[in-house]
Amino acid sequence: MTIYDIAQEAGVSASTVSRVINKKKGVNKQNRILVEDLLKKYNFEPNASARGLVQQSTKIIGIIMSDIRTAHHAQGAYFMEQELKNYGYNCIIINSGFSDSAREESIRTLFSRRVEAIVLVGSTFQSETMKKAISEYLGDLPVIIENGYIDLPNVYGVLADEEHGIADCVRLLHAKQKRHMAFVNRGDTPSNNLKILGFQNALKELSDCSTPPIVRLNTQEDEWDASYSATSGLMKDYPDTDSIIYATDFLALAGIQALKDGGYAIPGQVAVVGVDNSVYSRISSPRLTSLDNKLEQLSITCSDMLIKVLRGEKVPNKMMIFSNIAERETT
Amino acid sequence: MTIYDIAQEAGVSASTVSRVINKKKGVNKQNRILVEDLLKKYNFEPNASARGLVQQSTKIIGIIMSDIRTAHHAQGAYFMEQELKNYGYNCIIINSGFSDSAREESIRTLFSRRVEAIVLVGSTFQSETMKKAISEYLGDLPVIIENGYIDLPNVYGVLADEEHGIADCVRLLHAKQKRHMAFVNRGDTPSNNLKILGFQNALKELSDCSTPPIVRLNTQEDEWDASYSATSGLMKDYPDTDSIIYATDFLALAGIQALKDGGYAIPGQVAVVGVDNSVYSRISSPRLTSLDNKLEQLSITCSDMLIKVLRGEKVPNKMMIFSNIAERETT
DNA sequence: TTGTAGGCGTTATCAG
DNA sequence: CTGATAACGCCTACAA
Repeated sequence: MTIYDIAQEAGVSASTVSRVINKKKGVNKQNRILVEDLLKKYNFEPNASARGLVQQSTKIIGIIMSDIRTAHHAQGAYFMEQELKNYGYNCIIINSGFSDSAREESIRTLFSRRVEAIVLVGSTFQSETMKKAISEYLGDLPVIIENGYIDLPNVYGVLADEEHGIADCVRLLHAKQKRHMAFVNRGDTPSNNLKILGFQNALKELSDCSTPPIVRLNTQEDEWDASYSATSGLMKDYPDTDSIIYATDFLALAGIQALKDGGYAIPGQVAVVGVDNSVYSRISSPRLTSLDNKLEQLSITCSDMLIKVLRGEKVPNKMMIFSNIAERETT
Repeated sequence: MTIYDIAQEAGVSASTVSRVINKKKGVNKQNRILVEDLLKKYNFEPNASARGLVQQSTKIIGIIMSDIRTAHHAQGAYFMEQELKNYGYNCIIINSGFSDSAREESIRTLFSRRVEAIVLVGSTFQSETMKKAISEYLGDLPVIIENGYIDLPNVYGVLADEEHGIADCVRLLHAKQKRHMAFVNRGDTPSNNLKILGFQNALKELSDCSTPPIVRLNTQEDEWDASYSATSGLMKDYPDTDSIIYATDFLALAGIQALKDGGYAIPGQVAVVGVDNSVYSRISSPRLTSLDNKLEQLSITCSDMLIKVLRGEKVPNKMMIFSNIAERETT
């Protein structure tokens, strides 16, 4: 079924049908109603490919992330899609994993689809390879990075200030008289490295703290098990430890379990801080103090920026959302 | 950049370029190499809209779910996308929420995109409204429902056998000498109703059990809080209760917390069973016995079916994946 | 092996 | 207000 079929049955030309579909004026009432009735009768929907071809605009946005099963990636995709829908855009979502080649492939695929912008979700897209891929394959197509940034004119980044956020956590622990902190994280990502940096820098300012162990978990091992056993190991190797910051709430939950099983009082003997202010922080017992890195805010800001960019409005290439601490029972 | 631009620079016609792009034979080696070099030089990617138009095939699959932030929906989307990618398909994902109108709208949007199939994720799509929308708007476009089924020739459903799964849970509890069971769930979905049915039917066979309370939580209230307080209330109103089945692991986690806070021994005084065999069941303490409804298997089966349908192979309209119990420490 | 011509479904321009 | 007509970029007979 095409607009020609409708036109024929209505006894008008295809142009008239097109005008009715697009709600343009310059169609007499009789014809308009006649055509509208037929459109309804056949539940006609114009072919988006044809439209995209002639209008040079597909109204599609591409979203690439390593794995949508990760809660905050799903959240990013959700807000993106919800917002863009209001402007007539649909989203093609691709799970790229972490390999450079798969990511390049994804970018090419989306370019082939003639998407009007690409969103990269996660700090791991902040790499030289991606920079090269973007400038080579995408030209000046707008690219938005959630929690990352690449220095190119068509790339827009919204970052969580996790570095200073973690530094705040360190200061909080210090105020609670903790002097032997530790940091546990998993995966060599820009986001993690920033957290470690914030951790180390904040401690530099504090002269009365011990040199802290920084544990990086093996990404091969199960996340929960790794954090659990690393925490037990940590308490054995550094018995003075009186506080642990985990790079995510999930890791912290495993850590709390290990601490409870080891008979440590939380926060009396060992205080615990997580990151993400996720559902995990609420369901833990005791309830987990967590750095709220405003991931939801980040997603919303990204889609706002995207809309503006698509409209041709001027927006800054780089923005930062400040984190703050949601203090609960583990500190 | 179009195939004409490439053709011109290569001194050949557009058809030759098209042939090279599509790896068709009947192009002399010289020209093929010449064109391939230019394609690489410009990182040329053919316009998918134009291709879709002429070939009447967009290579796009539409996926509708209420909310991708729900872990098992994200999982469904993930496996779908991963598998379909291998066959050159991309996925447009739409979060429809639960309203009928939004779901109809999503279906129309995807039809307008001329997707080659639509996947509906979740039992809530199994409704009369959806049936009507599908036959009205989609004609004979293939529709796959994950954990649901609608009786139409072009609709394929893959179901989790949660009814018998829950019945098995009841029998497990009975074997553990539990005689006063309760069931807690949230939301009036086909999946939940099936679980309740399985619960009730299994108890009918068991003459020595008390008539069990079935608690349906208010969906307005926070999920965790609702389950927590409902569990406390349950133990107050039915002090005999010696076992509780929760419709999801998450609900069970909140329940376990309430039971622990209430001083009940698990599973000694009260046994607990969840559903989904999700990450929550592993991180709970004590570790949660959970009905594994094989959601991952379900997703994979759906995408397998989809691929076959797209290929024109014959597949059954309705399939069922059997659930089994992953027994841990709470029973 | 190659190129020309026509058409996929829609929109936009331009006469009438 | 209306209807030809020409794109949009690609593919595929068909002809050379």
